[in-house]
Formats: sequence, structure tokens, C-alpha cells
Amino acid sequence: MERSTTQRAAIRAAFAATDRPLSPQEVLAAARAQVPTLGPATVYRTLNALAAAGTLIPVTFPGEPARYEVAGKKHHHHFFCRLCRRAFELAGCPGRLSRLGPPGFRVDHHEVTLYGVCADCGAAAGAE
Amino acid sequence: MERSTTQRAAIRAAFAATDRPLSPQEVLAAARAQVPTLGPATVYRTLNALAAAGTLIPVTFPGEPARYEVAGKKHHHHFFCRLCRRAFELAGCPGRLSRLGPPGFRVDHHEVTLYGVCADCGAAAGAE
DNA sequence: ATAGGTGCAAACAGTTTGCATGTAT
DNA sequence: ATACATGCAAACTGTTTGCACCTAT
Repeated sequence: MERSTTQRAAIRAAFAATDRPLSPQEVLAAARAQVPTLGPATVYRTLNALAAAGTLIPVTFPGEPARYEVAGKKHHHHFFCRLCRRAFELAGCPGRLSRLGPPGFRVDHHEVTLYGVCADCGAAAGAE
Repeated sequence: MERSTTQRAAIRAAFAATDRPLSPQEVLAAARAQVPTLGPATVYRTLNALAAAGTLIPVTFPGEPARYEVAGKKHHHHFFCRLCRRAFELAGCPGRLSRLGPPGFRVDHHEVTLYGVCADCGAAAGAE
């Protein structure tokens, strides 16, 4: 991750253009708008390198490929829309979750994920 | 899921013998103790059928194959040990999570997952 | 000039599926 | 007897890797 290339710029731009976690496919599609020759291997390699460097954070959902979001945001969790399969950021955190760990278990991280239908899909369904 | 076969009995027995979510590999290994010829395809087919029937509930963790647990337990969440990669049940739920959903988003389900080191692995690490 | 990056294609792991055989009903 | 279930092997999907070419430094 030492050189600045056009494909990496395009991948970074994809994340800069949105505030929700993106899948490799979403990144590939968005970045190809600027670099049409971009291949999936480069996207995977770049996402993995950025995640290893701590620049991106992986966010996962059941049965779905991992999403990635830029690191450094304040603590938050996620919402996953069952219809459009897009991931969204949530604002708050219930807190005090570590105390749910059984005795002898060391808790160093927690995730809270909400599932349902996002505003866009809810509106589209209601309009039908 | 109409007939009772020895392989299905072995798969059910694997779940009866433990109180934590099991991966297809764990189910296969456990059930092979009783039915050595059991193949992975049968395990996957059975798990999918039982999940579709509502008898089993899939439980997933980032970068991990799905685990399954028997349905009908009271509401709970899970702990995932980073070392042994086993899943465990937790007792409580912080509640009031739906209110974290943004306006216009319909929340119909939530997951809380804790990550860390389980008691077994913590004891093993301390003993080294 | 040269180390690092890219793109293609092949390799891979986990899961699903087609088909012939086996078995509970 | 027959429809359903099993096991093998092939197919599939998403991701990783080998290798030759390219490019930022």
C-alpha cells in the first residue's frame, strides 16, 4: 500500500462518495466508472490491504459478503435492509453490553445489528 | 423432511448433545461418530431443511460458516471465541434496540454479538 | 531502474445440485 | 412398490493466488 495509483484513487473515491458500508461488488461497480479496466482481484487486494492497515473496517451480515466502511468514525452499529441488501449506519449504541458475557469470558468487542426494511424500500413497497 | 433415517437421527443427536450453535463441520464430525459414511451433502441438506422448517435457527459470525441452533429457546444472543472459534449462548438482551432504527426504517429483528476469549481458551492461555 | 501494483486466469473453500443407488414407508 | 433420502462427484459462488506485464517512484 505504498504507491498511489489511479485504481486506488477510484476505490477511495467510492468510499468518499457514500456514508454506508460497501461490498466488494459495490466498490467494483463504483470504481469502474472511473477505471473501466479495474478487475475484482485488485478490489479484493486493496480492500484487504486497507482493512489490514486499519483504514477500512469490515462489516458483515449473515449469508452476505463482507462490507467495508472507513475507519475512525465514532462508535456505531448497523442496519441491514432485507430487500435491497444494503447496509446502513446507525446512530446509537445501547452500551453496557460487555456485562452480558458469562463469567470467565473476556469480551473485547461487540456488534449490534438491526434487520428490516429501509426507508427507500418501505416507500417503494407502500407505493405499489 | 418426512422420513426418519439413521443419519437424521445422528444429526439431531449432535444438537441434543450440546447447548451451543454448531457449524456444518461440527455436525458432520459429531454425527459421523454414529454414522461413519455420512457425507457433507446430507448434512447441508438436512440443516437447510430443518432451518426452512423452523426447527433450526442459523447463527452467523463474520468470516465464518453459519452455525445452527435448535429453535424455541427464549430470546438470547451469542458470544464468539476468537481462539477456538466456537459459538456460545448468552443469557440476556439489552432490549429497546428497535428504537435505534432511523426514521422510516422498519426494524423487525436484531442481533447482539459479543467477541472475545471463552473461559476454556482463557484458562489455557493463562496456564502457558 | 526497480520494487510494487495490476489484470488475467487458474486455484480454492464452502456449499449446492444431478444422478444412480439405497431404504423407510 | 414407490417416493423420498443418501452419497458421490461435478457445478457453483465468492475470494485468493501465480505470473507476466505495467507504472509510480
